[in-house]
Amino acid sequence: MTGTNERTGGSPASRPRRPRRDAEANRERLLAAAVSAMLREGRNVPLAAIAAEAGVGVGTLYRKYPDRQALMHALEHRAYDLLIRVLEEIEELECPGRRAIGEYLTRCLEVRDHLVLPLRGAPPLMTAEAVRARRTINRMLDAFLARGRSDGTIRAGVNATDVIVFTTLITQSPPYGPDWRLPADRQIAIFLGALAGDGPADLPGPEITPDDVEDAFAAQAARTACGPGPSRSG
Amino acid sequence: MTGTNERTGGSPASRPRRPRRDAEANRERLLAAAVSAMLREGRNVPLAAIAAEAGVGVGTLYRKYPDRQALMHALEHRAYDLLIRVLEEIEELECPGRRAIGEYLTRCLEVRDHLVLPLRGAPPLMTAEAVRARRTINRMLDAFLARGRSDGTIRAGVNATDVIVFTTLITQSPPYGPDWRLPADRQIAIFLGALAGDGPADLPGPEITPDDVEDAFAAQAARTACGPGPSRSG
DNA sequence: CATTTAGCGGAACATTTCGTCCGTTTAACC
DNA sequence: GGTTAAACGGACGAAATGTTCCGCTAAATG
Repeated sequence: MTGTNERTGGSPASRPRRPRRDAEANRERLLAAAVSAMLREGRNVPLAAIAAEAGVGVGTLYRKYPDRQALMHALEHRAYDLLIRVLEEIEELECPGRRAIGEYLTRCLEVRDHLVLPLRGAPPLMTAEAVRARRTINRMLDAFLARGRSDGTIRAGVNATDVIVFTTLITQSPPYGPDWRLPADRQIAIFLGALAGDGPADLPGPEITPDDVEDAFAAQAARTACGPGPSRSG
Repeated sequence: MTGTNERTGGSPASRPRRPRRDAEANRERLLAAAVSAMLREGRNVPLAAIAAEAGVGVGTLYRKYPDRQALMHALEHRAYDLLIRVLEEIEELECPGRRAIGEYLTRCLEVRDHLVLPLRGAPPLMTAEAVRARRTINRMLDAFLARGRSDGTIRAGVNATDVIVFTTLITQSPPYGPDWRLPADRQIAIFLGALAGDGPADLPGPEITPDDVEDAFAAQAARTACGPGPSRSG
């Protein structure tokens, strides 16, 4: 997140007043309300409903997020921040590679509500900041995988992109409700089993690099950008 | 049969006319148009756009499918039919268990466009017919798994529900565009590796039965049914 | 406490989508 | 071919949603 600059520079002409304290709080409230309302009613819940749930007027919502897409983008940035924070916490655990990956998958599942909506509800964000965040995530996962190969807990051939794809699978998959947790946990166990196992080690195709992924994202963004219509959730 | 011509049943009062040939064709056209339009523009593409793409008037659409939900339900039924047909084809192959599962996953991915939208875009259909279809799918997959355990290509502990969940993961996951195919194929390979491998065989929790799944579905349906608002895509 | 103004709320307006209704078309039947 | 009614198309009013605008509130400042 761009940590709103403290007391912007300091233009001498009209001394800038410090931003109101409730303004920033409202921004948080709106994001939280957006998540909760969208999870409950679906992605296309009216923006007015989100504003109401946040306890603010529509005007306030529109001032902070000019349209629905801006709101989603804010959520996406937030999601990246969250993922990176999770990865940093796991790094401090200094645990074996496979265990680290397992932790990551489990924790992603736990914060699933904050990932479902923003990530891949629409073409991903292509700002420099977003791209950088995705690369960071990829790099940190790669470090875990490398460690796992060293300590013998992870076989060769699986890379960070594979893990990320799997993460999106279990977090983005339809909400079976609270009962969804167990099925997902079993999928994670199966995946981890494959990481350790000595089953057929040759995965199809060349390994998929972060660059490949970004290319695909860009293509997707370009495609829907040109598209004629509303083009929201895919 | 007992003499007299076919001609549906035969209510003596008002002889029923045979349905017009273009009527049924239009129904197909509408479903195809719905899939293509929704894949292109998103789930909430206006119904008018679907009608236009099908080359019919809105009136025709609304007569056949009174509202959006009816249309989605028709697609869901179609999806089940498709899956069962795929399973029957694989059955005729009489191949080893693991190969059968692999075929299933691959073919599901190939017909993904016909599965993404109807399955789990909203709470699943709870009609007797839909429930029966889901059980059939589960049973047929279970047969493959049993065969796999017999012929030694699939380890114990993974059941049909696990496979179905994984199928929804790879088919429901966000559309990376045409490039999505390779990542998904790698996930399939990883999954199949886990099926064969002798990694940690103990998956968390008790196995999930079809009944468990139906219970969860029913709960989800009940939850969203009571919900106040629009409640479309989750 | 008075002043200032960023920020707020929500009515009002614009736009999109829904779903119906009815005159017209066209396939089935004789 | 002529008759019949099922099926069609698309204009239309209703409803929902998006977006703007401006008078008012209250937080910051001195």
